[in-house]
Amino acid sequence: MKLSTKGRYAVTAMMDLAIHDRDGPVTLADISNCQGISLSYLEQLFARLRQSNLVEGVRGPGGGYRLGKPASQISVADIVVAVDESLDSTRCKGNKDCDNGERCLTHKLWNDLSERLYEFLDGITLAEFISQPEVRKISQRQDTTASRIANMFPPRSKAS
Amino acid sequence: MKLSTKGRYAVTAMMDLAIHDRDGPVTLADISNCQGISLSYLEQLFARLRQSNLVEGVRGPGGGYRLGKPASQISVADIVVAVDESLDSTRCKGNKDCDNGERCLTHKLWNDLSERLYEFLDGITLAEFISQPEVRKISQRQDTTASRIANMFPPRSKAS
DNA sequence: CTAATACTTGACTATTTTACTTGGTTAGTT
DNA sequence: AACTAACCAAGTAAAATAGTCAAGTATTAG
Repeated sequence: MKLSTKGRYAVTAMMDLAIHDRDGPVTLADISNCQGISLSYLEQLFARLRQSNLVEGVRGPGGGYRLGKPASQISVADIVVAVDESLDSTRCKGNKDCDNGERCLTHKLWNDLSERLYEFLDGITLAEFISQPEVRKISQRQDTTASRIANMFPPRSKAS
Repeated sequence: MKLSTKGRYAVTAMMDLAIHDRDGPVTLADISNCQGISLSYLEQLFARLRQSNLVEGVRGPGGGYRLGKPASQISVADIVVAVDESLDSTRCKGNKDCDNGERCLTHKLWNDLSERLYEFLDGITLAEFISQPEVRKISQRQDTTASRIANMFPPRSKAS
């Protein structure tokens, strides 16, 4: 189990998706603007999230990303593992009895701790966040970031 | 809140100290040998742990490091924070209302999560680990790593 | 069909962090 | 005095992070 800014980016981006889930797909450009993360970096992160079936891409105009499954079935641990991918956790790589028992002991203790941490994060789903009153308030009003940006670039048919 | 191999090194090293607390100070050379971490890297980590009063150094022959306070008063969160030091957590650096409310929302949600994680790790102390039966067994027998290595370098007064 | 949109992929770069190295100094023990 | 082990201060190689650039492909509006 590892936790870095990379994981944080992924989690907050997924929160964004969850919040706007019913407004249709969210473009990475939106998230990039709103959260100040570079577009191409988000693309890399979302490539992994897609491989883990946490999101699905919708192509073509009006496309973007949406959640791959219900928010209640996506845990924070899922997201972190998807982008960080390194949960080796000093599993005594190869040598099971590393240093006369002593070394493996601390490794075992760490593994226990790591497992508890995983279970903790696995118990927290995206659904928990979007059910908070402040979130409902924002996601219900029309003036979301997604729609605001959409209004900046109206369909050409009407503009020209 | 961040969690990397650096934090893992610090936590497992502190576990080692806690396990051998009653055998007197543990040298960094011991930990370096047992856990496969370079000596100087450990020195850097322990410099920080010392600044946070989590350990205290004992100089001279027979010296080493021991816990700075009872194991029951040292949490995993204490250790991670001491060595990782970066708990900025996107506190909307400067601009409190970053992007018309929208951006701050995900930041707030992340902060809530980060806080819950901190509290979780703060609730786990070193004392929990050394009270486990497997640990008691190892720390009670004479053949600990510390004593084994000590035997490799007996006091010169008797040797010569 | 055509063209715009927006995802997808891959390779490449700069920055930061990690982990380690080297070479010392200082305090305490024998 | 000699030895030990903590303490300190650069400096460095490797990896991860974060971002850029450029060329694709699928989809849909017109």
